[in-house]
Amino acid sequence: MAFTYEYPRPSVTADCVVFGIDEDTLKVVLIERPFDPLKGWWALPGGFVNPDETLENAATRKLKDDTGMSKVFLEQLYTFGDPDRDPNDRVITVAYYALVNLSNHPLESSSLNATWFPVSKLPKLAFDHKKIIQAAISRLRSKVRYMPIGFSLLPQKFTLTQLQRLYETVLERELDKRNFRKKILHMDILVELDEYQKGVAHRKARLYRFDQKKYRMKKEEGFYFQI
Amino acid sequence: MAFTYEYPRPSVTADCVVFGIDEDTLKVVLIERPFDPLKGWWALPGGFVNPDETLENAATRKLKDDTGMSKVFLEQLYTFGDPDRDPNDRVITVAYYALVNLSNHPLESSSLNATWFPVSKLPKLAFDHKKIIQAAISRLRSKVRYMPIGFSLLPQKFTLTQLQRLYETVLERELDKRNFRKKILHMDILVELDEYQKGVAHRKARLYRFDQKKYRMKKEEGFYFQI
DNA sequence: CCAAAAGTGTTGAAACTACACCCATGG
DNA sequence: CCATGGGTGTAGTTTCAACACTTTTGG
Repeated sequence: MAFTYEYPRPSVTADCVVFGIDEDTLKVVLIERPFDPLKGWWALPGGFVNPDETLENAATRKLKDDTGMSKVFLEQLYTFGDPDRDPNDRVITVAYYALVNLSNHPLESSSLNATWFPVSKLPKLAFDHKKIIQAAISRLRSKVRYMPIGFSLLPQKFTLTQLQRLYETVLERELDKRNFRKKILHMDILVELDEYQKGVAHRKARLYRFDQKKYRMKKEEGFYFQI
Repeated sequence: MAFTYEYPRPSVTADCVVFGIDEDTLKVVLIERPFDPLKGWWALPGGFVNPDETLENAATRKLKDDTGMSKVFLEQLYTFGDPDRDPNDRVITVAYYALVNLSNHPLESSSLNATWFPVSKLPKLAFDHKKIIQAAISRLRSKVRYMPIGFSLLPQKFTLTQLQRLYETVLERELDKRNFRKKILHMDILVELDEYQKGVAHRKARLYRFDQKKYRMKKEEGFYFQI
C-alpha cells in the first residue's frame, strides 16, 4: 500500500449469531473456544478479519470453518467495541446474525465442539457474547415482523402451521390460526404447491413455498410485508 | 495489557452523518478534509478511534471537534469495511447518524470548513461517504416511521405543522393535515402547551412538546409509535 | 372409531382515507 | 379588508380481533 496511517490500531473480528428453530425452540450455535484466552469457554463462531477480505466475507468464512454452514441468510447486526470487552487487548467485533434451517444444516464440528443451545438456556459465555446474542434476538424479533426473512428458518417447502409456529416462537406470543392464514395468504407471496406433508398420523397439510420473485415485484410496487 | 493478538490490524474510524432540516430540506454536515489523503475533498466528520474510548465516544468526540455540536441524538448506523474503500490503507469505519435541530446547533467551524448540504445536492465526496450517507438516509426514513426520533430534528417546542412538514420532508410524500393531527394527538405523547408561535403574519399556531416520559410508559405497556 | 391436526367464515370494533370550510392575526 | 396559514368533523372503506366446528388421516 502507498502508506499507512500512524495511529494505534485495534484488532477487528467478525462474529456470527446463528439462529435456528428446533421443535418450537429458538436456538443459537456456540463453539467451545479452542484457544486462549478463555480456552474452553462457550463463544460465538467468529474470528479475525483478514486484510484483504470484506467484513461479510470474514463472517461467512468463519461460519463455514467453525460450523460447516454455508449459503445462509446473513446480515450485519451491530459493532461492539467497548475498550474493555476483551480484557487482553482492544478488540472490536462486527457482529452478524444468520438464519438457517436447522435440519438442513447439521453441524459439522470439524474439530471444534459446535452445539445448538436454546436461547433461554445459554451457558456462561466468553467476553460480551451474551450481550451480542441479546441484541441479535431483539433485532430478529423486530425484523421478522416487517421483512420476509423468517422463511430462512424453514425448509423450502413448509406448511402454514410451521410458518405460524415460527412466528409464535420468535415473537413469543400466540397467533390466531384463521387470522394468520388469512393475512399471509392474502399477501400473495406464497406459492401453493400440489404436495402435502408426509409421515404424520393425521390429515396431511398442504405445502407452500415463499415466492421471492413475486415478493420483490410487489415490494417495488409499494407493498409492505407485515405480520 | 496482558498480551496482544498476533494478527494484521486495520485502522478503525468513527464517522457521523449529521442530519438537520432547514426550510423543508433535509441536510447533512460535511467538512473539507484538512489532511491528506484527499485533502480539500468534502467528507463526513469523523476520525480514528482512540485505544481507550468507546466507538460512540469517538463519534461524539469527533462531532464536537469537527462541528462544535454536542448533546445530540446519535445512533450507530452500520460498519463499512470493504478492503479498498480507502486506497491507502485498510480502514474500517463505524458509521453513526445524528439528528439535530439545525437552528439550535450553529456550526462552529473551529478551523475546519463545515457546511450544511441538502442531501439532494451533495458535492463529490471522499472515499465511500456517498454510500454511507445513502445508508443513513434510508435508515432515517424507515426509523422515523416507527420510533419517535423525528422530534430531535425540531426545537423542543414546535407546532403540529412543523412536525408534519418534518415527516413530509423525510418521507418525501405529502400527508393529510387532519388525519396527521388526529393520529399524532391520539397517541397521547405530546404535551399541549399554553404557548403560541410568535412573529408570524397570520393566526398563531399552538406549541407542543414531546413527552419522553409518557412515551416510555406507554411503550412499556405495549404501545407502538407509528406514522 | 379415536386422536390429532388441517382447514375454513362471520361479525362487531377500530383505524384509515378522502375531503372543505371557517377562524385568527398582522400588515 | 385581505392574505396566510391554523384549526376542525364526517362518512365510507378497510383492516383487525375474536371465536368453533367439520374434515381428513393413520393407527
